[in-house]
Amino acid sequence: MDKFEAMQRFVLVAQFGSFTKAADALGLPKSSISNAIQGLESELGTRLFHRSTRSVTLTQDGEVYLPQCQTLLAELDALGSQFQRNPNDVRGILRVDMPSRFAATVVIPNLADFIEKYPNIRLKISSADYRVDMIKEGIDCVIRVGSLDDSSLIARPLTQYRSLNCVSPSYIKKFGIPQTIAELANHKLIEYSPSLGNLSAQFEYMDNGKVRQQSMPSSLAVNGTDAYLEACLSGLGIAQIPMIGAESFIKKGLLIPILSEFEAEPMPVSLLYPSRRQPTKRLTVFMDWLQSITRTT
Amino acid sequence: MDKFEAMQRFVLVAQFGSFTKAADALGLPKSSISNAIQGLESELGTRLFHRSTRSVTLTQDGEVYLPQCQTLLAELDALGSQFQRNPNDVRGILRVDMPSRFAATVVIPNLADFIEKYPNIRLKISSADYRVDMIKEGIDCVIRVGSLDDSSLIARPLTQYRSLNCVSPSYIKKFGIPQTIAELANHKLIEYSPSLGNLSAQFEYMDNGKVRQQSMPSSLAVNGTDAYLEACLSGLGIAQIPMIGAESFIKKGLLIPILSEFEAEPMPVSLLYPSRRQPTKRLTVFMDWLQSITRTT
DNA sequence: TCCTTTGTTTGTTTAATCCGAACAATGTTA
DNA sequence: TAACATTGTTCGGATTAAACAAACAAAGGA
Repeated sequence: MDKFEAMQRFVLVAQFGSFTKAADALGLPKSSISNAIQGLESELGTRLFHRSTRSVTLTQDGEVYLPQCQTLLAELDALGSQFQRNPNDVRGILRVDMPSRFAATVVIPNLADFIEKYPNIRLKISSADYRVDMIKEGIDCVIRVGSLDDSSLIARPLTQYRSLNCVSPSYIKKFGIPQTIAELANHKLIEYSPSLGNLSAQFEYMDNGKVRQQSMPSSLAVNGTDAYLEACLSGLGIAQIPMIGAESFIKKGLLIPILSEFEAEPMPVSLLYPSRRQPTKRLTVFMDWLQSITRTT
Repeated sequence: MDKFEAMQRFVLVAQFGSFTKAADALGLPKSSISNAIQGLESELGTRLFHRSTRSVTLTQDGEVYLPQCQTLLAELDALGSQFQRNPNDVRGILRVDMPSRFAATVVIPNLADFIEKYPNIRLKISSADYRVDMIKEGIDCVIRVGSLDDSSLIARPLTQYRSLNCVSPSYIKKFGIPQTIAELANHKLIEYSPSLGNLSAQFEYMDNGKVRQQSMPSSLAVNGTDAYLEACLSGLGIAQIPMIGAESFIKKGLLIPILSEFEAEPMPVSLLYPSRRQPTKRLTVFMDWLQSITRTT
């Protein structure tokens, strides 16, 4: 039994939770899958799946074995691809997760270059946007905006997002335009916090390179970028919106930048990938390309 | 072609520097080896060996690929052996390097237990004693006496060697027995230094838990344990010899311990193994067993 | 220059995998 | 409760790939 293929099949079965679906995905008869798993199990001397005809779940050992298999397979993949020096040789599926707006404004417009240079890479861009389990989902790298906390990943800084303080025309009609930080006490902030636990609303701004925060009134807190933007458009308060998301609205006059001398600290945009000994060749060329296009814009 | 097997063959050919020898070692025809290597090469898209009928050497790429293969295979091995819960299931070859004296006095006398409990482990003890390249030689773990410096390895403290200050009867006849540190100025030290670079001879001793060194005359420096012992037996000076090596001679009256209140700092005995994500099951049980026997003695 | 050794090639044998279909087991539904 | 549909396993025939042995070619040593 080919161990490598057996492991691959095991991972697939675990992901699908079904022998039949894994067999279909590989275009093999169910028996091949069944034999492969049995081969693995007898070799390991333990059972990997609880199989009851209606559901296939991992045993305790299987649960341990799955991620190990995945990292080993990924490493093998990386080893096999490292000598592909001709761009045409670089092939395989590359799964990347990034904020949808980043994809639409930065990546997609420049993508023609990349797929021309590496025609045999099949790129799959998803925008689950939130913490996805990279190993479990088989994601090769993710792009994240804001500060980082997941330490099991290697981070590369890509670029920064300037944030603008924005309000809608309807807001100005009601409350006017604040000109100083002091005046913010008479205004409303739309609060953005990924985790809704924070207590007081803070207006963040840079003062000679230092980050400062000013407490101010707020009647709304949201935890999604879309809701944040929409709330600002509806005149519910001041929002500190990344330029990349705001500029089209500013052009149309739907948002008005204010307090331009008190911009918030730029948000870092980072590229994260699992800390393996070696990343795949296709991953390294993609990350290098990403850095090249973010450097120039 | 089974990738793992191909890699294994590649490693073997690289180690032997010969297709024929690798084939013999595996009991396979040369053609199988040849095909496996060719398969690997075509898959990687690069050449792994410079083959001229008289000699087989790694190409630059092969040089890169070899250690990667070795670690990957070791990891695969570890994955495959992790569920072997019954001692009888733990099998495979285990290569250990340790000082010959340690093997003879500590390990071998207790080994019966171990091979009875794990009858399917084939233990290979070598005493190359000096820095061997563990990965290259395929050594699973090594035992070393003294301070450590190789940082790529994980170290486990095992035990400590008490050192005794010894001289031979013939030495006593000539020089007498020193009773204080001060008197050492009128005596001779046999200098032991693994690297013969040190300048002045130092008598090392513990003073209320602190390590102190006393310069003293010396007319001989050696860098091997056997030579060190032999020099002391011949009455050439004072030697600070690990108890384990000295006690048989002391019993026979060939060595006399002196200055027993000024023993040198005990030398740590450590167990070193490569830092892989997971050690093999057989390695973990062996290391655990080693710790258990050194704790009790 | 001849000879021995070594890696590659070739054709044949052998073993393993693949495949489709029949089978058994289990959760669902009528 | 019983018939049904779906899923994992088993089995025999077809196919493919690896193992093997021998012949071949190339390169260093005598």
